[in-house]
Amino acid sequence: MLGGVTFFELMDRFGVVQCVSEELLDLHKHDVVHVKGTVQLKPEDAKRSDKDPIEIHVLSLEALNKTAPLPLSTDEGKAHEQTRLKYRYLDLRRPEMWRRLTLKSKVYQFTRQFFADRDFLEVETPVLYKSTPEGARDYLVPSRLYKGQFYALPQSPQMLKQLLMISGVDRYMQIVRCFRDEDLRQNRQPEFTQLDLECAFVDEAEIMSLMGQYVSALFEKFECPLAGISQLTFNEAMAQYGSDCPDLRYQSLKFHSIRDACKTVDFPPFQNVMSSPDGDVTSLCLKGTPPSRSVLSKIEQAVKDLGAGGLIWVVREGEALKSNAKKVMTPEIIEAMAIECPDFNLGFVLAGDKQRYAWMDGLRRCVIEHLRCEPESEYAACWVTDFPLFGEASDGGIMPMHHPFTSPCVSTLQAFDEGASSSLGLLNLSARAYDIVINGQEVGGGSIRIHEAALQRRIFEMLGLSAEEIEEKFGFFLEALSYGAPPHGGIALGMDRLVCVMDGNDAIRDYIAFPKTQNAQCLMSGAPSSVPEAQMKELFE
RNA sequence: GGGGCGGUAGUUAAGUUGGUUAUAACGCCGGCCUGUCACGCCGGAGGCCGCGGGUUCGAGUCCCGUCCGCCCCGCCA
Repeated sequence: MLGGVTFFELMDRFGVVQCVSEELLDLHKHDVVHVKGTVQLKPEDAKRSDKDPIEIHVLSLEALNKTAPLPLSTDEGKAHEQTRLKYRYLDLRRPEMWRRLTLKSKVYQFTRQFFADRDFLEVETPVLYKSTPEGARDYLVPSRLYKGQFYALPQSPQMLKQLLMISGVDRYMQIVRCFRDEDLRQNRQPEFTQLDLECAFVDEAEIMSLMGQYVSALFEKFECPLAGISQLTFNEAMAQYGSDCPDLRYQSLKFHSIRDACKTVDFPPFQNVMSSPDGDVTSLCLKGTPPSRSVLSKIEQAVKDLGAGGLIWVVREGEALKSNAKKVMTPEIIEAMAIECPDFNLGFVLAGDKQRYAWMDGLRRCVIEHLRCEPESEYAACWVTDFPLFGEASDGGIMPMHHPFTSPCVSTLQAFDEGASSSLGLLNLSARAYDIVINGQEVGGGSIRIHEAALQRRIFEMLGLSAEEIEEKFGFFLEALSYGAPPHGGIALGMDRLVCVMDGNDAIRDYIAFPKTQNAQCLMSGAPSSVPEAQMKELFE
């Protein structure tokens, strides 16, 4: 207000325009109004810039609804996460949130069109379904008609899409909600959306090629520079980055083994590690200004917190060499370290058994963070292939790395059949599975599936399921496979993650209109909540 | 289940080695202002310092417990 003149801004999803009224108006930010007026140029002497040359001269104004004082600021970065989530509908009033929701909506439109153009059929699958062995904990829904029995919300429509292959829907896709009752992270919500697809008569290369085209076209459409999608095996990823979802924006920041150079050094930790079948001594080197002692200690501490015994660091400036293990760092070792990075200034050495992968991954993240490494590209995508079929479960048994419908690699299965069928041998089987990783985020994963009932039954048996369990859980599925199931395979992409990564963000919460907190609650509605006793009785008595 | 950070007015934050009446900005209420656009000026109201216990003459500040949020490990594709 300014004497007899009132200025206010009229805002909607698409922009802001200034209004001028000759009357004194009692308006507050976020009041809802109906304005009639004429669009006119701002007076020349009142123009601030040429950016907003027009304004609306108000002829009449009707207040459709007043607002109470807002419980949060809609300015960027000026609200606690807790407040934002409690008043999510107001948080979503911010242009930045509109932009994110819009981006996701456009990505979905693009995706549906892309696959429709390639003859994919979008088929809906049930949300109330049967517990399937995807590895995570299920969300259960009690059945009213069958007391004590439950539906499970799908962790993915895995078996259903395979059944569609048997139905002759040879190209299936769906943008589908999935549910997993596990602890949350920045990139994990209990319900999330997948682009789920499956094709008959395909191999790994065809799925990877199709999805490569999709991701490339998508990134191009939304002006995200993606140079291409590289490919590395699970073993390579682990050896070089200590992770099966490496962030290849820092591609040159990779580990290599310096095992051979360490053989001659009399240093028990190295010798111990190398005598173990899974052990190795690896080094990570980089160029740049060597860090201060305090930054080095921070890195040392962070790796120590992960459980690593000793992180060796080497600072090299010209001929001068500083290290916390100078005696161990023989010229041979320094030379071996320099193989990947000839004039490195800073190098790290980690020795360990299998657990070293977590330390390597942690060290690498820590180096990127504390030394403020510049990414070599804005986006970096890769396929990770040749996963093991099985991993070790916490109870000492065997569990599928992907899911139990994943086809084993034929050559490894043959080798297994020819060798001793020990449980150790099972871990040597490799899977016809592939993950797509973008900027260190596992955005999707898939596999060529088993389409023969006998092999599928055998895999269940390898996993330690009894004949009864197999019949009870998968009988219908094994029977279906026996009625002319075509060879098939597919993939699922986490769309919340994909959109989030494309947008250069880490928190998928920001791309979900009404997300849950880390404790899986909805602060706005209070879900989950108790229900009236009568409702409970109907379900359980 | 474990580790780290945070919770102070409607909102966002400051609060010193424990010490009078807990600050500021924005918002809110009242008044003034005819070209503002982070409008300006004057005045005012507004607090279970997350909650519970403890130490102390005295606690927003120290200790113990607990709840909530975020990040991480475990867990999970």
